Amino acid sequence: MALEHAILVSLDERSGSGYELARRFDRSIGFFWAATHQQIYRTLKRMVELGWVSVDEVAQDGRPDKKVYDITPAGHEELRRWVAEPSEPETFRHDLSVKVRGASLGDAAVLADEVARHRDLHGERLDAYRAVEKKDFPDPSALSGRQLHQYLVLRGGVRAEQALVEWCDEVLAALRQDDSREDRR
Amino acid sequence: MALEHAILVSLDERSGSGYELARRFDRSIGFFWAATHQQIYRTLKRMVELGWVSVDEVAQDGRPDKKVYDITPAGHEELRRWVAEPSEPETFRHDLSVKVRGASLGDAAVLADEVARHRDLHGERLDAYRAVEKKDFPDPSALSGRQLHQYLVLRGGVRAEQALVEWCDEVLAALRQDDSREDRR
DNA sequence: CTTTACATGTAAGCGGTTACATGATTCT
DNA sequence: AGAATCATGTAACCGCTTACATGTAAAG
Repeated sequence: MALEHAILVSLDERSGSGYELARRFDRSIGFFWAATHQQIYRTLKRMVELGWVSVDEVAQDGRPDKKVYDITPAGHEELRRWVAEPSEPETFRHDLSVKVRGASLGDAAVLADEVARHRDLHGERLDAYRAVEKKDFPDPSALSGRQLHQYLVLRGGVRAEQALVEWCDEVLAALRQDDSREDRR
Repeated sequence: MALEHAILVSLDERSGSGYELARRFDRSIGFFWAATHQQIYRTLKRMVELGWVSVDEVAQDGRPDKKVYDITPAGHEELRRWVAEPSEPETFRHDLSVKVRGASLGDAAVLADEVARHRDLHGERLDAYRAVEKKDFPDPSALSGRQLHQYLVLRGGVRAEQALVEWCDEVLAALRQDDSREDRR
């Protein structure tokens, strides 16, 4: 389980409230680790108990009070330990692949539409990642340390989305060709 | 949740026992949907209750009795319904990316070794997928129907593993260059 | 006046992971 | 003799998803 560690990485970059963390997970961190606000609140609570993070309750006027979390030395130590620890690749779970494999039962045209929709979604993500790449990392060869690591993870996102877009295109082309071949029979 | 539907897809191709299904999930189906035998047994039980599959208890000599499951018309209908239903892309959870992003705290060389290990693992999977591709689908342009769908899913696996191998290589090169640059300081 | 942003939580339920349990046969 | 294959299950735990709950302030 890496949610705790993803939170530690995020807090190591900047301290913040549960709400703020949830927003970071919607953006940058969420590119490679998804989490909802409920999950984050619960996990932060546990992490306080473990001594990995500290809380500071901040009163605000005009806005609800917030709890600002910060990484502790014990949290740093845990993160270092976990990063050094070997881990297995995540197991794949790809809905759309299951559907493609089950396509023979149903309407191929309906599935093609769904694949096209996914291609567009992944295309949008790809464009967004590339925009960040261009804006925040214009000269990759000059990067080092933390910035380099952030860039490399972004590159992973770019590669993953690119692969998905290309796969969707391949599936679409094949499904359409198969469909037209069927018509000729 | 697609485990039930992944099982339906598998049973639609050939009926089988829970044990047999678990083995299929270790192989072909597992390329895009992982599941353990416990999960499969529990899910099959539920699917019988739902009327999506039927059971046939088969006595064997020299081996334990087995329960052979088969897809029912209701199961077919459910699978067709589910394939036609739109679904959102899976949320990413990529351990290694979190570790790369947390790399600045620890030993970069240790992480590099771990990335190298993952590159090799993905390289092995890639080779295995390509071997299946070559052996089972020597002439992709001639494929149609179910065979084509199987091939397309395999292509997704090839693309995904290829992207991961290339990303690991990119990370490795960058980490090593950054490391040597640090030494010069 | 409605939506979005800010801000945090409880509760129920479900799915997935891991450990444990059993027992015969076949292969090394 | 020990490991792997065949074959199915129970139990405990944990994490994740979804629904529900509350309330202010700013922006459209």
